[in-house]
Amino acid sequence: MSIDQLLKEHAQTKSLVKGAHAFRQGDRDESLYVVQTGLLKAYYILPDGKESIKTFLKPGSMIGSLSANYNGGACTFNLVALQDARLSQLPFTVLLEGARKSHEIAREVIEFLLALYMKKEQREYELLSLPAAERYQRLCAEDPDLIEQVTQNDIALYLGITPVALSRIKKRLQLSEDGGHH
Amino acid sequence: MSIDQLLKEHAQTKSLVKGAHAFRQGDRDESLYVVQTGLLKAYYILPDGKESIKTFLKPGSMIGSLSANYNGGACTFNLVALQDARLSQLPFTVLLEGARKSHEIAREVIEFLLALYMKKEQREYELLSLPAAERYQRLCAEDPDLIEQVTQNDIALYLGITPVALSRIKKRLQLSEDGGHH
DNA sequence: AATGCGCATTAACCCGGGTTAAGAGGAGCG
DNA sequence: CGCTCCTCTTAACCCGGGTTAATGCGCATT
Repeated sequence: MSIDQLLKEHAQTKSLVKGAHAFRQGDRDESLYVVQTGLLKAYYILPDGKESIKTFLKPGSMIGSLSANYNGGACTFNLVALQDARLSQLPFTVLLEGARKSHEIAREVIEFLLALYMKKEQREYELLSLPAAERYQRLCAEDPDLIEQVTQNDIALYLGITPVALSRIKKRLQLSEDGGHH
Repeated sequence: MSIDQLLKEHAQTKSLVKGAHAFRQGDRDESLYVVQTGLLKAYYILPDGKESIKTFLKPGSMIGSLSANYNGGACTFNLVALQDARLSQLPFTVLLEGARKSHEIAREVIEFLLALYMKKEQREYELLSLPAAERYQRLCAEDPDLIEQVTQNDIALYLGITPVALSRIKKRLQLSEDGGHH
């Protein structure tokens, strides 16, 4: 028994048109989503009304508000489609029950959480130690498609800066490229 | 079978005097540590030689370099005692084997990873959205003892700023306190 | 008492990013 | 065609934090 099988047997399909939300901050959506097609972003609305982007999601990504489950709270972020998207939706209860019954699923869940944690740790490291310009360059290097598909506004919010600042950074980078080679 | 029992049966005790390291960046230490007594910090040395503090550890905390295990890599950070400390050391292999055999342990591991992930997510949120002054105030509110026991230098490195900046922030805060009440 | 060391404070200067606002280029639509 | 909306760019100004360096202070050592 694996997570894939669980999905095949118990997941519902959820289709979203561009701009539609899967769930919003404050909702009590207790499901795991797996992206089949499309592109989405998970984002916070901060107390001061500003937006901060947690992550982008491409086909194959899984997401769900863990805190909505772990301690019975509400979703802490929003999930919206940047392009038409199709998701598989699986109640967390089904997943956790699966983990109780199957070692394989438990192992997969542990694996998944480990990977998730390490990605977050990597991001924390970058936020603490790298200037915005370098964070941008790394993002470009590691996921060039994303830069194409997402507005500069959203890239900036993901990097933790404003679109204006990102525009300046891009200019500086291309200047030092042009002037740099001798 | 629980993690506590595993520890009782298989863990070794490791004692550290103030300033001694449990492991260092680059080591291949594949153990889980549980703090019994003392105070420790986990920190990175950045490429430019600067230090960045990942977390402080008080009795009851667990830690270990997940990436040293998850993908057979080396430790990505250092663990050092800020005060004399006593740790329980358990090989990860024992823990993972335990999780394979016991649902209870698997559940505890999942629980632990979930909690770990949510703490990181919280920190990411704060790094992205809060100014340094507010991050400091939150830290003071949520863990006042820590502020007492740790040098201002380390507090600053944990907050992602320099000790100089933290000193300025403290001054500003106490000014706005004194001037603030009317 | 004198020396040295680590830690905290303060000041002066610089720079990156935030803020606001203006303008430029496309894309869609009447 | 002109209009609007959206995205990106650029400029001007401000401010927080980094950097460096000087100073002060407690504490340990001798």
